[in-house]
Amino acid sequence: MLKYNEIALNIEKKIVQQDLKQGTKLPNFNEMIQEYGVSKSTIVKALTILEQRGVIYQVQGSGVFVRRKRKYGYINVIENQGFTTDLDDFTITSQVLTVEKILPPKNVQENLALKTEEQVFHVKRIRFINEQILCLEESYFCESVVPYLNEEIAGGSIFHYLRDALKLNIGFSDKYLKVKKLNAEHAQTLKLQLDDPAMYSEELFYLTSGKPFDYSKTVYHYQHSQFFLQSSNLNN
Amino acid sequence: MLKYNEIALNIEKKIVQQDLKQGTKLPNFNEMIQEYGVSKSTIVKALTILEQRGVIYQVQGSGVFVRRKRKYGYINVIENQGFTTDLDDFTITSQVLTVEKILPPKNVQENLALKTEEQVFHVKRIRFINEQILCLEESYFCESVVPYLNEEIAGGSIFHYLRDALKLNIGFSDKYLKVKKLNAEHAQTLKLQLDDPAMYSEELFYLTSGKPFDYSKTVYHYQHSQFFLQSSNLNN
DNA sequence: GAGTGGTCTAGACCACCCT
DNA sequence: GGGTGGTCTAGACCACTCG
Repeated sequence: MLKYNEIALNIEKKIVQQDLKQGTKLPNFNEMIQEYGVSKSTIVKALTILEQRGVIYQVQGSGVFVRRKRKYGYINVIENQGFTTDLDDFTITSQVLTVEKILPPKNVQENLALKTEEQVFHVKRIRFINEQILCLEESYFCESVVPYLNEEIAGGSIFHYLRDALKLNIGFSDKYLKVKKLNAEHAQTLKLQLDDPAMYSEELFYLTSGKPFDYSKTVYHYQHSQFFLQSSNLNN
Repeated sequence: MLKYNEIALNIEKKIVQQDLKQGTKLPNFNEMIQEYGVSKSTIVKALTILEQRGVIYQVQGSGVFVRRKRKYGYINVIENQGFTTDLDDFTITSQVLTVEKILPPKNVQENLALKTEEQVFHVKRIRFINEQILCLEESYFCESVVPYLNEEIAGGSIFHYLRDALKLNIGFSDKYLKVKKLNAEHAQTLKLQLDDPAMYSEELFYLTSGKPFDYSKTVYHYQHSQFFLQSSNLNN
C-alpha cells in the first residue's frame, strides 16, 4: 500500500469514526509529518486526494478542515460503480433479466471501438436500492476484456468481479445524463406510468490503459433516485 | 502564474488547437522537462491536474495520452458556473426576474449558516442556452460576502462579477440532483406542460475559506439540457 | 511576525509496459 | 532490458491568515 493512500484512508477513517463536523480543524503539517513519519510532500499528496474526494478543504495560511455533506440518502455520482460505497450505506441488489453473448448493435460497436466481428456480453438487469426499484440498466462488456460472465455474477456487483476475479484496473469514465419522459416499455419495467419523468444515463468505462470496455445505458426511477455531486478546486 | 498551471494550460491548448484524437501519445517526461525547463515534480503536478479534469490519462510504463469526450452539446456538470466554459461554447444569457435584499426563509438560513438577522440577495432569473430556455434559477447570496448586487450584474455572469470585481475566491460546491414532475408555476415559466419531467438541482457554493455564500435552486428544461460528467482515477 | 499551507527542485529508487 | 511513469525525500523559498 502506498504511503499517501494509507495516510489518506487513515485520516478519512478518523473523520468518520470521530464524527467530526464540517469546519473542524485537523492537525497541522508538522504534526502529521511526525505522526506518520513521512516527508511533507507525502502529506501534501494525501491531503490533495482527500480534497479532490470532497472529504476536506485546505486553506492556505490557516489550516486543513473537515468537509462533510449535509444531506443523506443521495447517491454519489462520481464514485465509480460500487467501489467505496462503504460509508453511505445503501443496500443495492439486482434482478438479472438477460445475460447473453451477442454481436452488438452498431452504436455499441462504435462506443467500445470494436472490430466488426467482436462479440460482447449483453447484461440487462433491474437494480434495487433498499428493496425499491432504482433503475433499469443495460450494459455491454467487451469480450476481449471480459471473457466470461454469467447470471450469478451479474446478480452481484459486476465491478467487484472485474476488479477482484479478473484483476482489471478500472481507470476512468464518461457519463451523459438527460431527462426524458418514460416510454411504455421502461414505464412497465420500473412500475411507473407512461410519460412519467426519468433520468436517462449513458456511461462509458475505460481501463487504466485507456481501453473502453463497458458501455451502459440506465433509466432511473425518479421517485427512488437522487444524486449528489461535489466539486473541488480544479487547480489542485 | 504558477508554473504547473501554465504548463497544464499550455498542454491543453495544444491538444485543442491541434485537435489531437483520443489516445494520441504526448511527449514523455524528459521531453517536457526540457521544453518547459522545470523539474519532474512540476510536470507530474501539471499532468495530474489535466488528468483530474479529464483532459488526459496516464498509463504507468507506457505514456501520457489524450482523452477527449465523444459527444458535443452537453453541459459539463463539474466545471463551476461559467468558468472555463470557453471551449465547448454555448451562449448563455439571462433574463432577470427579481433582485432583492431580503430576510431569507429558514432553509436558506440554515444552508448558508446565517445569523438570524442577516439578510441575503435573492436573485431569480431565467437562463437561456443558445436562445432557448435552459432553466429557472433562484439564488441566495449571503450579504456578508456579497455586499452589493443589481439587475445589471445579475443579467450577466454573477460568478465573473464575484471573482473579478469582488475578488472572491470560489472554492468548492455541493450539488444535489433530483428528477421530478413540473409544478404549475415552473411549467409556465419554462413554457412546458404541468407534470412534464424536469431536473431539480440544489447547490451550495463555498469560498476557499470554507464559508458558504450562495445557495441556489434550479429547474432545468428537459428538452434543452443534457449533462456531461467525467470521472478519473480517484487515487491520484 | 509567527504560524500554516503551497510551490518547486534535484535526485534516488520503484513499478509497470513493451519487445 | 530499456523506456516510461510513480513515489518519496529533504529542504529552500513563497503566499496567505490571523491576532
